[in-house]
Amino acid sequence: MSPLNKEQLNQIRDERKEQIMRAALKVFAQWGIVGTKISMIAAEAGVSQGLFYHYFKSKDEAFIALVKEAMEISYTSTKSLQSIPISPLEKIRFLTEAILEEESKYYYLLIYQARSSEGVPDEVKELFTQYSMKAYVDLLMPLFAEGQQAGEIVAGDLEELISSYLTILSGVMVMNARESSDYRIPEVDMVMRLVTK
Amino acid sequence: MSPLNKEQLNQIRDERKEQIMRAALKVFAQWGIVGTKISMIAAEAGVSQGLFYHYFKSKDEAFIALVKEAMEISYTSTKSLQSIPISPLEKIRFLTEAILEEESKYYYLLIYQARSSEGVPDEVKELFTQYSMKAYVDLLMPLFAEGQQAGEIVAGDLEELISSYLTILSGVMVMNARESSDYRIPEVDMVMRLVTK
Amino acid sequence: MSPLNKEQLNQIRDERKEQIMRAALKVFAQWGIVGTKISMIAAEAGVSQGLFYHYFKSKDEAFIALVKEAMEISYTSTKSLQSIPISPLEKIRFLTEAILEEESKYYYLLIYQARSSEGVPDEVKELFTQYSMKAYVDLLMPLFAEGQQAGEIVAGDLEELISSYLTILSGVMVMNARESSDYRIPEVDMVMRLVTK
Amino acid sequence: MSPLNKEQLNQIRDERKEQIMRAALKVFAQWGIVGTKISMIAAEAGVSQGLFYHYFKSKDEAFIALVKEAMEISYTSTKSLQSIPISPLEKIRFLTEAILEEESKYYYLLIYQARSSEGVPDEVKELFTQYSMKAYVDLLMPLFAEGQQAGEIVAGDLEELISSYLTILSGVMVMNARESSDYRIPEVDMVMRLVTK
DNA sequence: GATGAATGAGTATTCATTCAT
DNA sequence: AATGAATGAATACTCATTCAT
Repeated sequence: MSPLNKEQLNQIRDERKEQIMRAALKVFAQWGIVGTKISMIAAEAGVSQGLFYHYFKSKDEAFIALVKEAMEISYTSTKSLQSIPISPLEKIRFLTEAILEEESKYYYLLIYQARSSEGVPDEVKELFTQYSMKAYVDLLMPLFAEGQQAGEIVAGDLEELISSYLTILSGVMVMNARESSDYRIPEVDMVMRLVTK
Repeated sequence: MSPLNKEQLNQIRDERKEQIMRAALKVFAQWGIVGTKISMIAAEAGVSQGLFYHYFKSKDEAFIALVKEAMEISYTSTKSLQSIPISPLEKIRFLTEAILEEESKYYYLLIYQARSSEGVPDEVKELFTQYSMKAYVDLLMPLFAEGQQAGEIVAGDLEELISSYLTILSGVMVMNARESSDYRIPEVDMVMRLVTK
Repeated sequence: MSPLNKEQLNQIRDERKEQIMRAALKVFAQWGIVGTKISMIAAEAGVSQGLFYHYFKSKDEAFIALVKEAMEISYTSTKSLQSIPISPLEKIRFLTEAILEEESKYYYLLIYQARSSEGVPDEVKELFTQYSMKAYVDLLMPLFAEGQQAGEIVAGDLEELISSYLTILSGVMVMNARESSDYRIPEVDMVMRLVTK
Repeated sequence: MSPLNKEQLNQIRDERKEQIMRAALKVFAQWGIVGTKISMIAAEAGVSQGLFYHYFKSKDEAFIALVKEAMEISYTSTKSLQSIPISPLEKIRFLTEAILEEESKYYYLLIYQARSSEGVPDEVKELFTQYSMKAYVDLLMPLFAEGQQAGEIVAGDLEELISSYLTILSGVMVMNARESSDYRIPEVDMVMRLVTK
């Protein structure tokens, strides 16, 4: 009797959830978890407040899901970088470009919000153990080491270099992420001077 | 008539207001205006919530006062840099060091919060007209131009260079400002590579 | 989409708003705007405090809406009196009865509260320009003049007579409006002696 | 050693207390007990908030003292009326004039506030047992009865007549008591028509 | 699945009262 | 006696979450 079969229902479910998550990402990224009201997410997604609770148990749950997604994507894409057959320096430039890309700004801002706000659910804090700065440094260490050996990357302590480099890039993305930001995303060439001779 | 004379009262008032402002700066910087509860400021300052309202009309008023202070200080100190009798490059290094200094982190975070949060009083938004990125760029322009002519600063569009440089420094301070931050403040030498040949 | 259609929702909204307004009228009239706590209105209406804010932006807004209503009703009903085909004196008696009627007491008390309390929103004060004592006097002037010519109304300055008469009636209603009032509503015959020969 | 002797101190005490009571009367009368803030009384009296508490234990105490004073004065003056050697009707006219006198308005308003507001201390409510409407009616009963017998006062139930008359006069004073009132105090002659043939 | 009315716990702010000086 | 800083309880208002439809 039902006019929609199970598959179709599932598809609606998935689409709606996705739609709400995109809205939530945007709002969380800009306002932080404390500053975000469910009404904002609902308005951004164009649905009712009630529907939000059909798909998420709570504000926290949605936030956690988004942070998890953001971390996984950024970690995986950094990781997958390794296998591309280009020189270390080119890989680093590639990564830099990827990070500075306009689309990723909400993700970086969200991760920043998650990492630094204190009104954040414990479950999110646990994610940081897994996706810590150190994890990223470890991921990039071979790349930078190789570049150093090739004489393309500046000499010096690599952990310090890499974590500073990541901090700077994250900082730029955060500064730039709000609408009508006065701040400016630097050119890739400029950023590359940080790590090259 | 009064059991305490005017001077004594003024001193108490000034000290207390200062004490509350320091607490408010710390809390606002870390939690943003929406995330900050008056109870947090009161607890941080070690006074009652009521006393907060003895000295500030509202949360917004305190926020505005702090942002104004922060902007004035950062602008004035940048300006005063000019008159020190050292080379342009040394001035820029000096400025870089000053910005990256641990103590100023709350101010930078606060300015960032003010500039980018959207739940911010209109009066704060007006401050941005006065202390815009462009104002800072204009302030630093002669310095960088001189450095460029001396062959110490990289060639290229100066507005772009300066605003990128400021964005990066601001970003670093913001990333670093939270307690227990995973992020790392880069060495001054590293940052200087951004602008030097 | 909606599980309740627009009409049903509108009906619920209207009923609920009406229910809250009736409660608010009663409480405001007795306690004044400063003495009225939202919790009193909510309790009187049998709803939660939150729901009050679903229907009214603030205590002031509800107060304003009620005063507006009260003034419009009293003005319109006074005006509509004119067209009834009875003698001037009978009209005045009719009006007197209408004012002294038990049901209207909350409205009179509310208008008094609004007119005389000082902690009243500006918007309410503006209403007084429109519904001033003079406006009522002007409305009743022809009636009393006719009665005077017919020799049924005492001689003398009509503006003075009418405004005194209205003041007295308002005063009586105000004195009587509280629960368990010791004061007594005079008989219509007694009041009529004020204006008749 | 003290520059002021005991008597002088007592005098200062009394004057200050009086000064604060006059201010309190004015403010309580206009704003009611809930609407009155200690800061208002202090400002009106031109003293500090702290000093208020030197002379009164609490807001309630001051309110009670004022209401007691107002009731005693109005009761006593009504009573003392009896002994003046004039005709009953003249006495009533005299009383009417006394009540409608501008100076007494704050007292009437205060009594009204006390009688009708519900946020009033229990001690005040007890005063009403003593100074009830009935007490006043009893006080005036002989006067009106005599006038009735002399054919100067309208016939009919005296309790009803007197309490209505008092209600009307109180009402007028209350309506008129606020600053910038639109209401009008009727002429004595007009009011007298209420009770005379 | 979808809506928006309804709730109540939490937060900003006010104000009676106390207290050190 | 006099002041005004300081406190904390009370109150207006907001917002995450639930629920009837």
